[in-house]
Amino acid sequence: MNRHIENEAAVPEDDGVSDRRLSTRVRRGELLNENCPSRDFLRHLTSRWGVLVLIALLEKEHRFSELRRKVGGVSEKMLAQTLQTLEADGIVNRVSHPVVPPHVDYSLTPIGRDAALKVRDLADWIELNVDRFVDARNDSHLTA
Amino acid sequence: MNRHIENEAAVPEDDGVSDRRLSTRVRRGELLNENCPSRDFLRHLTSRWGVLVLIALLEKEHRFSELRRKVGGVSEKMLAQTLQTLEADGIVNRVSHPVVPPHVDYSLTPIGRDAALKVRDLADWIELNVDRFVDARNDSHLTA
DNA sequence: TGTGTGTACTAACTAAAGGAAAGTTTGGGA
DNA sequence: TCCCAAACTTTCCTTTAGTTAGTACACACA
Repeated sequence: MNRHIENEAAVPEDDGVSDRRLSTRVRRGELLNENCPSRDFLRHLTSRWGVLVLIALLEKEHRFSELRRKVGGVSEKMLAQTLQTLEADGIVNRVSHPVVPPHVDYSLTPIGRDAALKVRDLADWIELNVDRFVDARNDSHLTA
Repeated sequence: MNRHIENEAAVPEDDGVSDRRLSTRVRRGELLNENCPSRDFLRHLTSRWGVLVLIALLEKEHRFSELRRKVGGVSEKMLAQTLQTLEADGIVNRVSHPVVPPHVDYSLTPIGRDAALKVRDLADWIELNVDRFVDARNDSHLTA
C-alpha cells in the first residue's frame, strides 16, 4: 500500500527520479520535503562523528589513528564508517600509501573545506554560548 | 560566577567529575574532548529531525500535528521525542491548552531562535550548494 | 444511534545503527 | 620467537530509530 504522505502542495508532474532538474525542483526550504536530496548531505555533515572529523581535518590533514586519538570517544568502526561516508560524498580525500605498516592520509576536498567551515561556525557558536544553554536547560527543568 | 574561557592548555589533575569547574576545563576547541558538555547540545541541535524542526519553528510556532505534516518523513514518536529533548534543553517552548481535542503549541525560546538561525544558515548553504555536492560525490565515485 | 475524524500522545515491538573488543595483514624491532 | 604498529574488518551485544496500534474526548455526518 502507498504509505507515503504525498505533498499536495507541489510536485505537479514529476516522476521523482529526474536528477537533472534538481536546480529547478529544489528551492529554499525544500529540506522539509522528504525527498529533498540535500537531506543526505545535511545528515552526513551533521552526523555525530562527522562534525568532529570535519573540525579536526580543518586544522590539518590527519592519519586514521591520529583522528582516532584526536576525536575523543569515537570507535574505530565508527570512524572508518564516517570517513567512508564523507569520502563517498566527495567531502574528504583519502590517500593511501602502500607501505607497511599502512599509512593513510585524510584531508578535506574544496567543497569539504567550505562545508567544514560552516559546520565549525555552528560548533564554535555553541561552545561560546554553552553557558547560556546550560542556563536555559536548568530553567526549563524548573518550569517543567 | 566566572564563566570565562581559559586559555590554559593543560589541566593536568582532574578527576573528570567536577561539574563546577567546567569553565576552567572547557575551552574553545574542546568539542573534540569526549567530556565536553557542548557535545550534547551540538548533538541535539544537529539531530536528524531536530534540524528540520528548528527550521520549521523559525517560520512560526506550530502545533504538533502541523509539524508532523510539515517535516516530511518524521514519525509521531520521533517528533515527540525530538521535541521533548529540545524542550529539556531549553530550546523550544511547549504550551499545552487543556481543550478537547488537545492543542499544544511549540515555539522557539530566545536561545533556541539564535541556535535555529545558525542551523538554518548551514542548511541553506547546503541547499544552495547541493549541485556542487552532487558533482563532488560523482567525482569521488569515478576516482574510487 | 452509530460510525468516522482529528488531536497529541504513549506502549509494544521490530529493524537498524552504534559501540566494545578481538581478528587481520605485513614487516620490523626486542 | 614473540610482539607491535597501522588501518581496517568482523563479531557480538546494546542502544536507538522506526512502525503500528491504541487511548480519551469532542464534534460532524447519516
